[in-house]
Amino acid sequence: MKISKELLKGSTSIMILKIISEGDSYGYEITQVLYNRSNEFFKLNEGTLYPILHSMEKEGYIESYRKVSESGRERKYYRITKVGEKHLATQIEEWQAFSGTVDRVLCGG
Amino acid sequence: MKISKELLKGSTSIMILKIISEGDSYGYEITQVLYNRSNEFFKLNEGTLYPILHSMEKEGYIESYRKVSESGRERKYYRITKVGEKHLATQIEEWQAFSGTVDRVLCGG
DNA sequence: AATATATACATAGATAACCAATGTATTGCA
DNA sequence: TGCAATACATTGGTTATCTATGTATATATT
Repeated sequence: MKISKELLKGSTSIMILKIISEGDSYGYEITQVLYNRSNEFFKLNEGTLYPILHSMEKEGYIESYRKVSESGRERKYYRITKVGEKHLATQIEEWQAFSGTVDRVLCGG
Repeated sequence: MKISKELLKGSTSIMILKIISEGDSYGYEITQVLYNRSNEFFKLNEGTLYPILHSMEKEGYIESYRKVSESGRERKYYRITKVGEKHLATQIEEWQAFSGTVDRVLCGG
């Protein structure tokens, strides 16, 4: 099934932050994790991913550092900050309240 | 709790169509129903509502007719079409798949 | 009678999320 | 050698929603 791109709006950055919160990660890996865990629903574009990462770093939700992996490639890793953890908790609550409310409207009362 | 406006994107037109599907309605009333049924979460702006109604009429999901109510005011009522009913069913399925997937990502696996 | 509030529809311009397309560079495989 | 996957990044475009504004009528208040 094809998911309307519009529905994605707003939820993408929450999911990215959640994935980073589970363990330091880097851009490309985040898209893979999201793709797999969503059963191939969410295929992040680079044009979506990188601006969000940069923005979250600017907001202080994540921090980056460069590291050379075993494979010899240098990657830009991100780790979540204390502020980011609080933000994530708030955002998840917000998501749950939102989706629950939409459900109520769509189920007729 | 304040809901991020971004999360709303894409779900608004589904909810509007659902409300019309339950019985012919008009712009102002739709905002009231949505506001009440969502426990004051969703306060539709006119700048959001009317373009969506016009667009859905153009797509053939709804039809409009003018009627004078008991109060003496003329209103523009909308009724859902057969095409609109099919569209609504599809959209609701899509919403459920989408929100279920976000839940899975946010719950860690 | 005058004023404010709710009802009712509509449009214009701004913001921002996301995507498509493009660019650069490395690694691994056929 | 060439292609696919890995890895990061930016530009320009689309579109959903919001804010602000405009018009007009009905009802309640003063």
